[in-house]
Amino acid sequence: MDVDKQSDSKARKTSWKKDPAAVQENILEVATQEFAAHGLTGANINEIAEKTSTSKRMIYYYFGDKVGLYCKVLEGVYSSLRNSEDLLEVGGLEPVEALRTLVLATFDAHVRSPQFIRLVMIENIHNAEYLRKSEIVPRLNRSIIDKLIDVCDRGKAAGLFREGTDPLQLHWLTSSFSFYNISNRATFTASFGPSLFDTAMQAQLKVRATDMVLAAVVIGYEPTSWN
Amino acid sequence: MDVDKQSDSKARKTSWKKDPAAVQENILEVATQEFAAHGLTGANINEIAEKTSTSKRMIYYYFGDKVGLYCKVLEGVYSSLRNSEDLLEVGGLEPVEALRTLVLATFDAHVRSPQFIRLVMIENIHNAEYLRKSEIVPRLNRSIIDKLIDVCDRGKAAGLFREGTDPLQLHWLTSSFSFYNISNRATFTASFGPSLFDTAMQAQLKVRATDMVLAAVVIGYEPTSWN
DNA sequence: GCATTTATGTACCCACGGGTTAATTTGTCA
DNA sequence: TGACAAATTAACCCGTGGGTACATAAATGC
Repeated sequence: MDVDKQSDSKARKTSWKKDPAAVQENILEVATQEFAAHGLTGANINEIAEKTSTSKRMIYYYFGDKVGLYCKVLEGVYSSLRNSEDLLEVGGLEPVEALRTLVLATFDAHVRSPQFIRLVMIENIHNAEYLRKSEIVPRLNRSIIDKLIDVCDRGKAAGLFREGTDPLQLHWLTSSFSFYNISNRATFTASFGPSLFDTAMQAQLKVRATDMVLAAVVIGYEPTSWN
Repeated sequence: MDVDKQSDSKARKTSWKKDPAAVQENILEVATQEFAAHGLTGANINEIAEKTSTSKRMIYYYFGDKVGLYCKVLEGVYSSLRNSEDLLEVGGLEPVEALRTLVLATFDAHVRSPQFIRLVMIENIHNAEYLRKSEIVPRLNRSIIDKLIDVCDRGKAAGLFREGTDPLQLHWLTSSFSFYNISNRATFTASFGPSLFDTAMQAQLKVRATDMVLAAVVIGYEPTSWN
């Protein structure tokens, strides 16, 4: 009468492979999507679990709790953005073109990283309380700043850049329109229509914003894209 | 044996005034604080209720549900920002000074409206799905754009501004650094330190960013604040 | 001054979702 | 080869918090 215990109605999955790294990677990928889409409180652990190829229990096994998972997600997106910035090399360009390249690249990098943008927005809603706890993030953003410092030094040494030019201020400026362009697209469109966000207009905005930065920094620069 | 029903242990508050307008206003104020602080999902109706001078029941009585309350909060902050923008008058200034005044005022307005900023961030996280449903918001943001249109027209007519100058693009630019300056302060500080956000540096950033806009728009303008 | 509507307070419901318990399988190394 | 650790599964717990039911007091109007 009694059936084989291996195959009765209550049988659990009876065969599986150990692959901790892949499981963690899979969880992180799904979690990145979900946290970026819904925020820390908005994201749902059960839903995350369902979208992984593993179970909820494993999330807690590897990441402790929701916040632990969220922090790892945060570090993950910051790291991958760093990696993409590291690929950019402007040391061989003369200062004006080097700066132009950096600004254009920053604009493009933001366009390509909507998830990063959303997670940074979310983190700002939380007053960066989780980012501040991270040990790895503070040293991640060095690369872009170091490049700006180098370019500014060279520009000033060549008598091309104004003496007041400050690399961190330049980064603040460049980031602001690059970030805002993505982060506030929804509300901007709701208020003023979608005209600024079609392909042609985006190309023009990028060139004009870059030209504007150069006009501020470079002595005697003519921002021709505004004509 | 039976005690006076008015004063027994289960007596409810037995005397109160009807004041629907004040009650709604009070709820909206508290809700604005809470939604701005914690987001749509993060805010807690019970907590909102406790911080009002009324009860949770009244929130549902007047606003239906959590989303209904959130939408009214959203419309509220947009309206009050419009009102502050309407007060600004630059028609009497010559084009260059008028534009400078508008940009400086936009920067300052954002500094003074952190709650508005936070709610806009939150709304962008939700892809502006609630802002889009609003009937009143779309026509709210006209005032600042109308002023920019007028200034640009006058500047071009006087031969002072470049012909490509576009009011909406200018608003995008001006908003971007004004908004980012507040919205991303937490993560920017976590990444690069607090140096850009002390009083003196903020004053310099404001003047320099404004100067940069003018250098892009005004023919032959010298951005002296960058020296 | 009675009937009706509007406004308010109190107590409660219950689903959702973060987190846990316990058992079971897979791999490892003496 | 068998004990032990690491990885995984399924089932459950229970507080939190959005939302409701019900009673009742204040205004309104005839």
